Amino acid sequence: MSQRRVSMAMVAERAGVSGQTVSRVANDSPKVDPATRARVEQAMAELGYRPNRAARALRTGRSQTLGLVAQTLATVGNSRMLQSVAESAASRGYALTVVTLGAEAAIDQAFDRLRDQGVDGAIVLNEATALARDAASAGLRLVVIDSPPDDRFTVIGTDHAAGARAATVHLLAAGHRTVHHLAGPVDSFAAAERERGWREALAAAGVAPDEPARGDWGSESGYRALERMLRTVSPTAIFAANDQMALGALRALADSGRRVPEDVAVVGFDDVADAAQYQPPLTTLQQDFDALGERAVAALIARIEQGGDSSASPAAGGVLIEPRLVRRRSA
Amino acid sequence: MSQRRVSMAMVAERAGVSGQTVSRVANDSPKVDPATRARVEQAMAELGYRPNRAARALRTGRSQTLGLVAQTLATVGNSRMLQSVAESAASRGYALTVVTLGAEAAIDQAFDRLRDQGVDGAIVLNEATALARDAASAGLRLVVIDSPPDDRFTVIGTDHAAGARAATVHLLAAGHRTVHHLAGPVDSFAAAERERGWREALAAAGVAPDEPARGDWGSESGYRALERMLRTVSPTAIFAANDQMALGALRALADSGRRVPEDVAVVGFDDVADAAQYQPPLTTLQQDFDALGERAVAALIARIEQGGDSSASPAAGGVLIEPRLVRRRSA
DNA sequence: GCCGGCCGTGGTAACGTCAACAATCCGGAG
DNA sequence: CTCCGGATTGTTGACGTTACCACGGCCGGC
Repeated sequence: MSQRRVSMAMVAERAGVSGQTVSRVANDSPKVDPATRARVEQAMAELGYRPNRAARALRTGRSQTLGLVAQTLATVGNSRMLQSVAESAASRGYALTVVTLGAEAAIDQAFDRLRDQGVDGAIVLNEATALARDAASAGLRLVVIDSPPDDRFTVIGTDHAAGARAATVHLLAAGHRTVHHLAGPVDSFAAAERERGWREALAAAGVAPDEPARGDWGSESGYRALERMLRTVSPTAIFAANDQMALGALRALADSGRRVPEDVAVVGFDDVADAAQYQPPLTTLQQDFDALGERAVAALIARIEQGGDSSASPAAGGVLIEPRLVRRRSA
Repeated sequence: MSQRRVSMAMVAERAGVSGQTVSRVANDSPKVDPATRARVEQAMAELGYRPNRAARALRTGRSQTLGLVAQTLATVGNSRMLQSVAESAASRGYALTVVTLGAEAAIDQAFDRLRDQGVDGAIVLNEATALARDAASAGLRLVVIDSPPDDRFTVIGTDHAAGARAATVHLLAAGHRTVHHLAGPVDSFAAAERERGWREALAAAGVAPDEPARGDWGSESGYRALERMLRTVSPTAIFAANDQMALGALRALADSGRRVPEDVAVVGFDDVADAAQYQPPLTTLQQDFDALGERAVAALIARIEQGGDSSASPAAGGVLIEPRLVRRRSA
């Protein structure tokens, strides 16, 4: 097996052409004679040539690498987004490097790191919106998932409000007088949108909403929030801001002796893989993570390859994808 | 704001030294006068200098980048590993690029891609063990998580068998005559180890195991596997190979009118975030993903920085981390 | 007081690639 | 027959960094 890495020069020598011609073949430039191209390609294959990305990046200033920034990757939604982003990027010939915001102090470092690594652009997952602003003005090409619109970057996301309206309408249509909301954390854009959709649907039906109980997305917070809610009211329909909180809610309802859906109907949001195995199986809103990732990558690459400065066509390609109501037993 | 990227030459000029000295400061070589160093550092700060990774990689042959290979990242275990690996790598100054094996055909391409991107080494998550062999012999420095020992790469993992024994012993100690197993897929090393531990514990207690029911890790497969099991036997104690299958099992038991833990005790494996909100809260084995990721990164970097050929100290640093039994209501 | 050696520093080249330009070859037009 | 233009191919740097070697100055030892 060959000891050293194969460079263009070696391929060139073997094929009896200049390095430049090898370069042209590697980047399939049209200006190469078919016969020559064939010879070069054979030499590449024989030697097992692989272009050196570092050299290419140095020369062109493009690393063919995308960054993904997230507070954490260990949540259901983020990891599914990541999966989809990774595949989309790979299929377009881009590498993907991930940066998490672990410690709070590291937040401003995150984008620095990204730039050091020479990514051509980055995708930011929801919760980091605030700093995306700084980064964008610092000249990094960005696509942000689930963010309020901002002309410094492209925004892609789920239409959370529409989903929340669908959930609420579904419950009202089933005959419930009102719908109680188990909301997500206040600093989350997605949570705010879902809450807004719920309020809008209630308003449209002419009913005044109770103040929502609030959790932090985690299932345990859902349990506790519902416990609190049950101390003051006796809901017949609950719209939880995500499936995990809904799971906690289901347990709290069971603990209080209520049956779902006979006594209380529950709708979640996300359609996590396990939602169909909850007790009872959870009616929920399915987000199309694959489409989101695909769109985000496409938008980012378009922005990169269109070249130009990042302020050229700022919010181009922003899209909201509507979630789909999946009916199961819980409502 | 400065238009172009700041290079060493600019810093050198501003500090009145040669580029070489700037390089020494950037890599904090000891051979530089404190006063000079201070001047250079100030110049760096004023100009906002950031070393160019591509150039460095080209020159040194090291990219300060690690790869992570996984079949998918959208599972609970893998995403938690990823999170931990990402943070460990970042804290040691390495970037992390992820490669998923999406399509089957892409399997052999995955490692090629990794090498193209010039990673210094890679961490492989369990299910991809088979190809790790090829990659390792192809000269890539590897750490594999949850794999049978192999002298071509370092192996780090959870001691699945020990966890399974603990679960089984726990159930036997509670007075159950035998323990039924809800096993994972046959091609998974972790699943095989968990099954082995279960068999060993039963053997030690002198009871002959029933053939395990088998699922694919998913909660729905757990539901169906348990349904099948209930057609032939009436278990009093079940050890499920992971929490998600346990979730499906809980629902199947509820559907069949059995109470947990009164009629049937259930133990899972993983301690996913939601396990405490299952009905009833699930007794399970907690894997220390953070420790795994940390160790894996440490082992890989050690191997990289020790330099030398990859066959030098092959299986160095392999570690098994024992999971911890978390007792909740289900058993 | 001379010499060997260490310390801090600078100069030069090279890593592998690609952009710009120069060179060559061909056929066909004038 | 010469000249022109298009199509292919080659030559020459440069991207930003670091490895290697060389240089001047200072120290202590003889």
